[in-house]
Amino acid sequence: MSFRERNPEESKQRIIKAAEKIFAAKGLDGARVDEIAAAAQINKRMIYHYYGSKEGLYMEILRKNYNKVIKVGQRATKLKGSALEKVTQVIRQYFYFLAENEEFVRLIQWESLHHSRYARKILPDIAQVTLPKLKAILKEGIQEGVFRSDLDIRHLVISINAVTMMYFARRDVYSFLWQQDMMHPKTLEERLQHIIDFTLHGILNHRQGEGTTYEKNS
Amino acid sequence: MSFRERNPEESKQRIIKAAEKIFAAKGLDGARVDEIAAAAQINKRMIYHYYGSKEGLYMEILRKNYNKVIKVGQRATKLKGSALEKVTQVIRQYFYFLAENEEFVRLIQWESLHHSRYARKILPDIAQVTLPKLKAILKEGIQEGVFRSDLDIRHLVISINAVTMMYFARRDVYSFLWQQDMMHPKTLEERLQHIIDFTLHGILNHRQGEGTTYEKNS
DNA sequence: TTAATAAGTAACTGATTAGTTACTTACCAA
DNA sequence: TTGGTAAGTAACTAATCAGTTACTTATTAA
Repeated sequence: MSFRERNPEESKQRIIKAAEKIFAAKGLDGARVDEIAAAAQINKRMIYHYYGSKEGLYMEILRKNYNKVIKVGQRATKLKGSALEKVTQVIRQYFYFLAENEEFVRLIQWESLHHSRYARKILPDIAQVTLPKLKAILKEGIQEGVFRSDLDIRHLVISINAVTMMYFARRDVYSFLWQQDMMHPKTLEERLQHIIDFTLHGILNHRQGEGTTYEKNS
Repeated sequence: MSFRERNPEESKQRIIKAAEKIFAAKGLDGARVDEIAAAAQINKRMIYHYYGSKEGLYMEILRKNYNKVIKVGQRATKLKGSALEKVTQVIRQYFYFLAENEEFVRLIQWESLHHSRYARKILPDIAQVTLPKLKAILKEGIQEGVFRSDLDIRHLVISINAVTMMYFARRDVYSFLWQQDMMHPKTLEERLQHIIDFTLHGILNHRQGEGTTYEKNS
């Protein structure tokens, strides 16, 4: 009707951007295709044209977000230094990744409540590529004698993920209870320092390496 | 039509039980009033009769579940022993409370994704009654010199909640990745031991109390 | 130039669902 | 015993929404 230039790539991008925001905010069930179409300034029909279905679009968004976290994991492989420094760096990078990717944090939670029905198709990529790298760093530290040898690495990975993720997953509640902006740079850095401090005390071998100290700010 | 004895109390209870299960499984938006009515073996009209609206019923369920966790917190006040023993006991009780109350864990997550819209009305009860008690135990340990004095108690409470809660919040994922039943008694006890071990190492003052040990199984 | 194809639109459809209406039936206090 | 009230039922309604239909318009390869 009215003149509008065609630009499939840009149209697709607009759909993705709008869908990511809305799926993260309301979940697969709560999101409305009409709402995504309106936010993307595109006719609803085009969503079906490019992505087949609401679920197809959702999968695209989920995949995109998991790819982002896989990239963070890949950066972790290239870290130099002692196991202790590497753990600190990995936590720092993961922490700020979560801080900057609210959509990722929320999408994972929606998935989790839906028994990770769609995430299951993507999870093996992380389990087979990213997780072993993190575990290798922890094993390295154990072999060096810097970390305790009685650590259960699988549980440790859950716990590190927990203390890092929970802050963002529940930030509305903490904001409400503490009457404070949990995303303020100073508050973020304070939380990160606590996480590093708590985690390192939790894993360091205090018997042998009694003289061992670690940089709080690194 | 068909003969059916009247029993308002039992009817209400049937509604509550069905609603708790379904709201926990699908959230406020995902749950269907017709589905709750069918599960409760009651006419849908009665739900509106007793609880006014879908939201009214949901609030009732939420309140009921928060009351349960507040009770766990009250038990924590009555604990005897050293600060270290108390922390261990509180973690154990909270852990098994979560293990036995899947609905609570899920309801909190749904709320969290909805910015705790309804939970906000209940949260102050926990913030003003339960949390101070936990904080008091931690402060006690710090004053005794058993726990490190540089701990940030607010962050610590988040972290303890995180390592305890995350296991249950993500149990589908871990079950899938580990190919293991995360709710098996042995697996549960293993996780609890890790949490206690990790947390206590995270908070114990290793410099002063070098001779200090703690019971792993208590 | 043109015909095949891809991009785009508006209006519709069928299924679902929270809440309501108009009704009947059981219970119990006076 | 009876009349008011609470418990209970079936069928309806208005709104919502994923996906479709039937169409027009732009782009491009031969």
